[in-house]
Amino acid sequence: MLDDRKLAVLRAIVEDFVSTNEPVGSKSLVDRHNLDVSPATIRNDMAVLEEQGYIVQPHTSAGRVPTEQGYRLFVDRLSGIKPLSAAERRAIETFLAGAYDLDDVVMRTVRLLAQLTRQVAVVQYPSLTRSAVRHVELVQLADRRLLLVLITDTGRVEQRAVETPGRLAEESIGRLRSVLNAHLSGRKLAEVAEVMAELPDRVEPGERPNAAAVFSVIAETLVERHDERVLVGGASNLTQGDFSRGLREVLEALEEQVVLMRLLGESGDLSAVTVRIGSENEVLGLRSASLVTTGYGAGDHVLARLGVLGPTRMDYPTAMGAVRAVARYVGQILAES
Amino acid sequence: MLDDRKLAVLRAIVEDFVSTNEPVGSKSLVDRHNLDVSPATIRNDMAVLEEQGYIVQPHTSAGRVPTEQGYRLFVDRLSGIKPLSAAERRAIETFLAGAYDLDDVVMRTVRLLAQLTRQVAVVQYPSLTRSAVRHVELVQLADRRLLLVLITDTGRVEQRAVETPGRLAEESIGRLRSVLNAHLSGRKLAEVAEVMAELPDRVEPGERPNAAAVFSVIAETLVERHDERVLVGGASNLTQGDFSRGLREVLEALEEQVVLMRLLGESGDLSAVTVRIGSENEVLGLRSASLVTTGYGAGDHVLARLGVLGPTRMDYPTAMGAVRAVARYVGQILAES
DNA sequence: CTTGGCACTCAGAACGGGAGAGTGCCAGGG
DNA sequence: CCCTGGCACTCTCCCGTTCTGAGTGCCAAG
Repeated sequence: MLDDRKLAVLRAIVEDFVSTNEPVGSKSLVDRHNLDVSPATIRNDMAVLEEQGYIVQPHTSAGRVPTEQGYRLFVDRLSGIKPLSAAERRAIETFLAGAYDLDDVVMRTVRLLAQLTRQVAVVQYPSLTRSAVRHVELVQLADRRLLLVLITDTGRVEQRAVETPGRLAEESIGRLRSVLNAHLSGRKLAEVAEVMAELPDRVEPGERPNAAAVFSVIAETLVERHDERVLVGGASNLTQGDFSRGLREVLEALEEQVVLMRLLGESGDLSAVTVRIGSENEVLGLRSASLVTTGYGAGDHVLARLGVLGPTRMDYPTAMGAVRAVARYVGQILAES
Repeated sequence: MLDDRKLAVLRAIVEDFVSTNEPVGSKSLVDRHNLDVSPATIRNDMAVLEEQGYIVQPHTSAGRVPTEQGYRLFVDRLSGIKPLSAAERRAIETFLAGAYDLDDVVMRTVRLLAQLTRQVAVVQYPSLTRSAVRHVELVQLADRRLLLVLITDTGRVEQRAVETPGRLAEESIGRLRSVLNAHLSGRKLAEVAEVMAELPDRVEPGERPNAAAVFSVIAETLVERHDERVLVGGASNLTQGDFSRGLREVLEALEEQVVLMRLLGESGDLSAVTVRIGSENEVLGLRSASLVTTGYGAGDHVLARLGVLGPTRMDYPTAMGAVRAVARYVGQILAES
């Protein structure tokens, strides 16, 4: 259907359009790439490519522009992932190495990705449910108010206030703390729910109402509430590019955690770099955007996703390279700490 | 110098320009406001106002537009703070009441302000230095790695990793924890530095190297590092308004914590609502923006600042009303918890 | 299948009037 | 002394026209 030269033409069109942002014509194509044929031949090829839906012309007598389908083919078959330069790798490494806690790692990662790709970067916080409880702490805030602090082995700290039905003595808080740590420490968060079912039996009957309040908050926080947050950075990069019109919509989408979570959740395979182009994103308002993502994690198991978001007219090979490289280094950092 | 009518004219010009975003002429002025004089009279007044620098015309034979100096006079002498409607007050109250921890309060506050004013909202996290230590927790992460968690009476939780020179036994961590809590609990963060000076004496000589590592991290985190963070929201509101050109600069500024801190730090009086107009902001890139801020805190003592950022052409009375109201309610919420 | 030639199309820039909003100034009236 | 109506003047903005150039599709020949 599409011989090699037609594919080469499509690749050239995508590359040129990405770099110039102008519809590309047959003449300039043969000039810039050394295709050893005449413009007329290219025109014939372009007619075929257009018929098949890979390119369109904005108006008669303008050059061609890739369609989403065109980009899709380009990403799937015509381009690889462009590795970063040695200098870039070193920059990533040193920049990430300076981080001193989990929050900082995530913040630095977002910055890094945004700068590297000159696009908007999105980084999901490492998932809670796959990590394990390291320690549970209870602190009295007021007579009937506790602060529950839960520390995981990925260094994440979750805090929630708990209202208890009755007053709490210092010793009973201590006992509760011991029970919680004895039974929860080291457990995967996914297992916490089952373990907790047995806990009420380990508490003295008189303290059960108060303990129950604490237990239910733990259950809520960790099991039901999957509110892993997403950090966004480099929004100013949106002003360069084709978003000039839909800008408001995009900015709104980026401020909604729920939308971001859904967006990141859509990408299927976690270990590979995946690309979603334009309307492949179900999220309204991001129909003219593309998303390049991959999973990252400490060692083998993937904890969360990160990626960049840009116009469909985007330098995919470079973006994919940056996303993959950053994900790897973040994984290393997390594994070490 | 400026009689009452001239001031009324200036006020009318500002109000009209804010609502229509078009230079306002003498005719439309007398139509919309019931000034009982003719357009010609207004023209004379406008000539004087222009001479004094309160208004300008974009080009000959266009209406007048307020200058920064004009806005300044308007804010200082011509307009009050517009109170919110009862419905808005109720909305604020119920929305903030649903928050369940400090992070959530701040997040909700940002959203609220952005929605209420249709501008960009900025909220500084409650300052550490004015609150007191509630509890210090140490958790072992690895042989020579500790997680230090510090909980304040404003419900804030700070965490930092600590590398210790030597291995730590479980009991010595316990002892260190006791010492820390015994001496730091209840102390204002501002006092912590002095208190800590005596601490090494309370630790057994053999444990001093490890303890010293912990102490220095505490000192760093709390005393030197005033990195109270600033949360930003409603960036999508920037697309409506006059920022169309400088948009990139503004977005960049909003992503820089340092810049935001400086910006918020500039406003003088903490208890009043203050307005900084255009180039009164020292921050580059925000020269065409105005900032309306006030302090907020639990009870009497002010903890931090919040406010909104918008174009100089901004509805100041409404913005000031919203900022003041939100600051009060947030203060209440913080005082209760 | 490729190529050069050629007529055709169309967006965007360049030009050139109006039209309209708004001004400044001036002379007359309270 | 201040206000007012009248009037000439100045611009920006809008609309239609023209022109240019890039790019195309088609065709006949190699």
